[in-house]
Order: sequence, then structure tokens, then C-alpha cells
Amino acid sequence: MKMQCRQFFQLLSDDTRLRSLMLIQQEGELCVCELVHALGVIQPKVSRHLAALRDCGVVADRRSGQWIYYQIHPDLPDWARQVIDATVSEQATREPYVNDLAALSGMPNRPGAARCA
Amino acid sequence: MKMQCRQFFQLLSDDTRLRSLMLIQQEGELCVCELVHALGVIQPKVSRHLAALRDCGVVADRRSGQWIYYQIHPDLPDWARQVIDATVSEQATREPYVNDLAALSGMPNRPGAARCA
DNA sequence: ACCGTATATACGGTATTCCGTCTATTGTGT
DNA sequence: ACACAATAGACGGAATACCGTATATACGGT
Repeated sequence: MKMQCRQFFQLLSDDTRLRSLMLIQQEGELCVCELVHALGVIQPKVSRHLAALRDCGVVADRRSGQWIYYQIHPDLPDWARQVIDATVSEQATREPYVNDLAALSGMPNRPGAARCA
Repeated sequence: MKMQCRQFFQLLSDDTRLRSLMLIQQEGELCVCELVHALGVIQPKVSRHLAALRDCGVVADRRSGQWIYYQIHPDLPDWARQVIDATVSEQATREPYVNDLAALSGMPNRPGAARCA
């Protein structure tokens, strides 16, 4: 799995992928339906973009029941991780990324999450 | 001049632009003909990509005689600079970026540079 | 076995990006 | 004024990326 940095930036250059990655980075792990809700886009679109990230080794997926959870790939090269870190820490508080996080928090019946209410 | 990070990554996602930026970052300032020589691509191509970088505020240009020198824009946001720094420091020693730097060093009659021989 | 939910993939169309060639502009030296 | 060098921009064509819809797969519950 060779990971060229040009390709990595290309993956970050799409809105859906970038917003997904920023949410995943902040939440640690998210399933497709959570991203669908948070981003407000249709499921095949999220799925397709996650597949692109997976195929290049940027994220790793894990099945748990009906849900498939995505996280930043544990073996992601250091410099790529640095890029994501820098981006999240400087941009996560801005539009449109704040809204995504807010929408995620407001999602009813989130799978996996604590259902303590 | 609004600089969205999605757009910034899109600019980094092209080979010519990325290689140009890495050289500029390492050299401080380069003119078009130096980049043409270092990258081994035709002049309009370099020019076009530099214009894209300039229009988004990633690089700044300065004319000196017949030459136009490009540098990383002094007002480039911090996170963007971090991204470039991380990329250069981790990738500059690899292919194809090492070759570009070597080709640049081997360029005869470099303008502006010390001509002490 | 069947149905509903979650997710992935295939397909065709559209939009965007990139390219090489050609031409315009600007500066330098004679 | 003129020729030359460096750079920028316009233009049409080719490749690539993205999209929405439709369909396939996999799992859980009944």
C-alpha cells in the first residue's frame, strides 16, 4: 500500500471526505449512518467517499453487527497524521465543521453510543 | 481573500503545484524558469499552476527584471504553513522531490543566484 | 424463511480539471 | 526602434472526478 502525498491531498480536497475525516478524527470512530446524519448527505455518497479513503489506507473499517465503523487508520504515516491534526485543531471550530459536529451530537438513536437517558 | 482548507488541499493535490511548492519552500524563492528546469515541464504549465497558487494566496510573486520570483505568501495562515512544513520535512528526501532539488542545483546560469565561478 | 436496516457497488451523465499549443505582454540590450 | 528572453493568458480537447439512482450484499430480528 503505497501512499503518495499528492494522493493524500487529493483525498482531502473533496468536501464530503474532508468533513468526514474531521469528524472521525474528533470522535475517534464513526459509522456510516452517523456520518450520513451529521453531514446531511445521502448514504451512497458517504459510502463511496469512505471507500476511497479506505482504499488508500487513510481510514480503517471495522464491522460491528449491522454497522461498520471507520477510524483513522492506525498505520497512517506520521506526516499525514500531522496534517490531519493541524487541520482539525485549527479549523474544527469554524464553518462548516462546527455544524457537522453539532448535527452529530443532535442525532437521535446513535448506535453504539451510551444510551443512558 | 477567503482561504478554505478544502481549496488549499485541492491546490496541493496536483503534482506540478505540489512539487513547485516544495521547492519554493526549500529554496525560499524561485523564478519560473528555475521551476521549469527543475521539474522538467513546459513553461506555460508551470505558469498556469503558479497563477492558481497565487490567486488563492498561497504564494506571492515579485518581479525583478525579466524574472518573476515566487515565494510562500507571507500572510499564509498558520495551519496551512504547518501542513507545508510537515510535508516538506517528511517528504522532501523522497522521490520524486529529491530529484527536483537535484535538477535545480544542476541548472546552469541560474538567475539571481551567486555567479561566483 | 422472511423482512427491515445498514452498507457497498455498478452505471451513466455531468461537471471540473488538466493539458498542449498559440498568442499577448513586459522587460532588456543594442 | 527592434530583436530577444521571460512570463502570462486564451482556447479547445481529453481525461478525471463527482453525482444521483438503482441494485446488491450482509446482518439482525421475528
